[in-house]
Amino acid sequence: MKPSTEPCTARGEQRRSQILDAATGCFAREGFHGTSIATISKAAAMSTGHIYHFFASKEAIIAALIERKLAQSLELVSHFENAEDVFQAMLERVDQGLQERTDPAQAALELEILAEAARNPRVAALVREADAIRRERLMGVVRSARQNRTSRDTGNTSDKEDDSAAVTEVVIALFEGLTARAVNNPTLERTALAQLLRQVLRALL
Amino acid sequence: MKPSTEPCTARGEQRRSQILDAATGCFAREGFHGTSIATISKAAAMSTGHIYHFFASKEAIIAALIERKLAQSLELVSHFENAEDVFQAMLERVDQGLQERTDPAQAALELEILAEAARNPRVAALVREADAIRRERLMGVVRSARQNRTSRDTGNTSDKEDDSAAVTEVVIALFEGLTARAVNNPTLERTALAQLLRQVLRALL
DNA sequence: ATGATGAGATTGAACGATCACTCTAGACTG
DNA sequence: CAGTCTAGAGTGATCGTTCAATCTCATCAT
Repeated sequence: MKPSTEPCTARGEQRRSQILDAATGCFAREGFHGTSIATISKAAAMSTGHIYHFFASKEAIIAALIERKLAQSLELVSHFENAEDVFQAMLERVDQGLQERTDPAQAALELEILAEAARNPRVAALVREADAIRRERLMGVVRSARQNRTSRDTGNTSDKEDDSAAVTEVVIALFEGLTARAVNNPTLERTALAQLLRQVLRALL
Repeated sequence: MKPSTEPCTARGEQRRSQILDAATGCFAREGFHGTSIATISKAAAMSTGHIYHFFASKEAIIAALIERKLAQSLELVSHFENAEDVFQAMLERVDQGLQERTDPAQAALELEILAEAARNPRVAALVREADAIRRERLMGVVRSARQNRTSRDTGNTSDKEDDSAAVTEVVIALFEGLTARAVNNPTLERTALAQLLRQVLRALL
């Protein structure tokens, strides 16, 4: 049932967050299909039946969790959009991005979401809609970074065809690939990698 | 018909392949945990019980399938190792690599394996061992490509510290990231992307 | 040639466990 | 006391796995 009254919403929203927080850990540890409602309810310190007062189904929990995570991922883009020197801001975020993407729990959840999106049309629609927005805005960031860079060097900002879309794709692919690397290579040398990532950004932008 | 000298091994190996082939499609479509033995048995055109004569458990099927896929992925490295002009060979494989990595079924299975590796220690051990080998050999390829490139331009092959390990990581991350991009962005512009990927390789090597 | 034989190939019903989900009844609050 | 929150046993379905029964067919004695 949908809680529609006002006081219900406040407490309800807190309970929803409580469930999503618990589910995040469970899903990262055991996957969407490996995690039972009983496991989530135990982690959230409530009964199985109670969970169904806030989410219609297990898939609704997964969808809400994914939506929350996707919304958070847009904050990074906002940070770049609001930065004074966009290019410099991107260079400075490399370390943090590398750290986050190679965190085992975050990497596991990210891969779980992608794997689910690859086979579940509803999840696919979610992540693709969010990606389209993020991609569009990130392309704007890339374009502005490049304009700043080229105008600083040559004073010429407009030339030939614009491959900013492809550059954006490559940058995203590079960082999303780090998630895969974290799983495949736990001995990853982060310092040297971060340095090289910045070098690639300088070459691309 | 097959000679009866070793009917057990020959026929058994064929049946194993038959099961693995069927399972590959099922797993890509519904995931490891979303696929039942009944589904696999139907796809492989045999009974559920019969499958257990060739694999001890469902996890054994998953492990065998992953091992087979990992072994196949080493063929690409061999191709580079045997190439006359390593750098040129890498450039020429960009298109095929992009095509393979953005194939929906292959991408789904790849992500499924990574997600499973992120939470299942046995699968993690499999993929990490394979990755260590592939990484080591690919680093040799990268090093030889770079030596050829620098010696061709300047005649100087040895200088400063070697970041070939980091370059190898970045190259792998870039292509593994394409798998994620294929899921996130079905409208991916492959032509422009391939061109830019080659440009990145030229900058890195 | 042929029927008997038996070992491996193959089946699918059966089983216990576990799952997502429901429902009824008790606890709490204002 | 009225209405909401909460609990946890119950339900039917499905899962991985097992196993006893059946089928297939190369081999060999006749």
